[in-house]
Amino acid sequence: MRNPKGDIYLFNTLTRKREKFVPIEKGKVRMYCCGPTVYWYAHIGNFRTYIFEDVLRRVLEFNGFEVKHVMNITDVGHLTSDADTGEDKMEVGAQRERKTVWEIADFYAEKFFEDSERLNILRPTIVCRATDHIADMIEFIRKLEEKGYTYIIDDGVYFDTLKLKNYGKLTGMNFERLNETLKAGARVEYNPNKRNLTDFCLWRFSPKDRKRQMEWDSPWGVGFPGWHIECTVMGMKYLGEHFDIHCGGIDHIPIHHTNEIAQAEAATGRPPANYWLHGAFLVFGKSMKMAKSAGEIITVQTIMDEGFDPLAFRYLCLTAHYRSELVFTWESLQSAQNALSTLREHVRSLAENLEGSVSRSPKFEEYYEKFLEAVNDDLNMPKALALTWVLVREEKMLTNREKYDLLMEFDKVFALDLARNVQREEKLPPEAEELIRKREDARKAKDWTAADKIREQLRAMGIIVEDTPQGVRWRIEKR
RNA sequence: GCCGGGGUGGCCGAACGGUUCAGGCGGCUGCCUGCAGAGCAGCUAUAUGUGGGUUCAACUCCCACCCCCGGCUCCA
Repeated sequence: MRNPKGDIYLFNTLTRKREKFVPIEKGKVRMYCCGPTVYWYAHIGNFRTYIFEDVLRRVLEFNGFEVKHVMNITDVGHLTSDADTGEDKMEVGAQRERKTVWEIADFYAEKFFEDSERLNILRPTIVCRATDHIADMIEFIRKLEEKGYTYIIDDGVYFDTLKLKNYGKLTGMNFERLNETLKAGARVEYNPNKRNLTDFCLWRFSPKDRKRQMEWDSPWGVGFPGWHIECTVMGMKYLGEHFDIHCGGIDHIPIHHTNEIAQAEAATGRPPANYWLHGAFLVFGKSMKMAKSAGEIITVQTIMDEGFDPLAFRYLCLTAHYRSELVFTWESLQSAQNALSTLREHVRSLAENLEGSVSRSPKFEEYYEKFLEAVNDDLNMPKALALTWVLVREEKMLTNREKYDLLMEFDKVFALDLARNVQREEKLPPEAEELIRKREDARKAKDWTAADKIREQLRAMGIIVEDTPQGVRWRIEKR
């Protein structure tokens, strides 16, 4: 819209502080977000993080930045444990579905973007696959090897974390502390030949007793890359050695991002990104425990099957700050759905009465500024939503036109399709149209019993009819 | 065990020392309506895990305790 004077503040995990965002290159933001491992459907917990990242991107763009957004697709299977006995998620997925790992990767990557689209998550500028960058990874590992950061043991090439100063700074712990922590909490087997518990695999050799579907030749032997290397390599390839923002889920702090930083620092002498942002988890309320223990995951499709608009989930995510855990229950999703529907009705109503000038009154500017202030304050979406409701319900100093325009501006960040009801393409089934006609006849004849009966009938079909001074109006109600 | 984050009204959640707890949902009343819905006007709820402390002032800072959640090389 215009270049605002407000600064953007973001909480940086690296410094544990809220910091003013200063891009490396004026007017541009280069950001990397860790993407999904495509061996199964992404669940709504995963998507909470992708929604957070999408909001971040939209806020940056709202502020006039040109954002280059890179996301990886992890299509190389990594072991579920660090020992040779560990299974490979991709290969397990392939066996389960009797497909090749490549087919599995394609299938779930496609599903991932389908669901993303349903949630109005913008597609990253660049989507890159691990398997397309094996050569780059090998080259990078060689670089680390030349610099003396690696060693080889029976099952792979490892990164020696002791060689690096400040290993683990993202976690707020020092090297010794991290190693002790790992030792105390180790739930997973690890290779006893590792020099330090924090050391991680850069290149893993294929098991000798069986053939993997995904394996590649390398200077060290046939095998496959470690998990952390792909993000470091692809990030550098598409965004340069030094970029602005790196984000992911909070679970990535202690291991994945810590190791990404280690690799990059070993290669270039500094962390790859200036700002590290992490989204908190979606957790499940008491009523959800059962489903979780039964090993079921809730996907975007699941919530659609339950009759919800996928964007109701996006709304729900916006009601909490991204660094707070959010409790998911079906009740809270319903609450979000109701709020979203009401908001859209307000917008529709405004659109039908767009009187008023398009001029930007001081009040208009005030709301715009307040909105900007909220979203630029470490993405305070709950505050931005609260402002939206105040605008919609209480503000009398603005014309409908101005309100509508403001809401459309806000929706560039919310991405809740607030104008969905304005020009609706939806068509009623012919039988429903017939029923509505019949009901109108009954109402004209003041046969209220018949009219109410038909209304109930339509309701059962998911169609809500409302009588207004302008005549009958209908809408399709999800759930 | 260690690390991290929390405990706010019926529910979800803001609040980062200071006008009445933002806002949403739910519920209630009135207007409107044949009724309902939507909308509008208004209301709701002794809130801040417990016990201390600092301060003119604490949800917000400090101490102790209780409880919960997440992580600890699969993980958003």
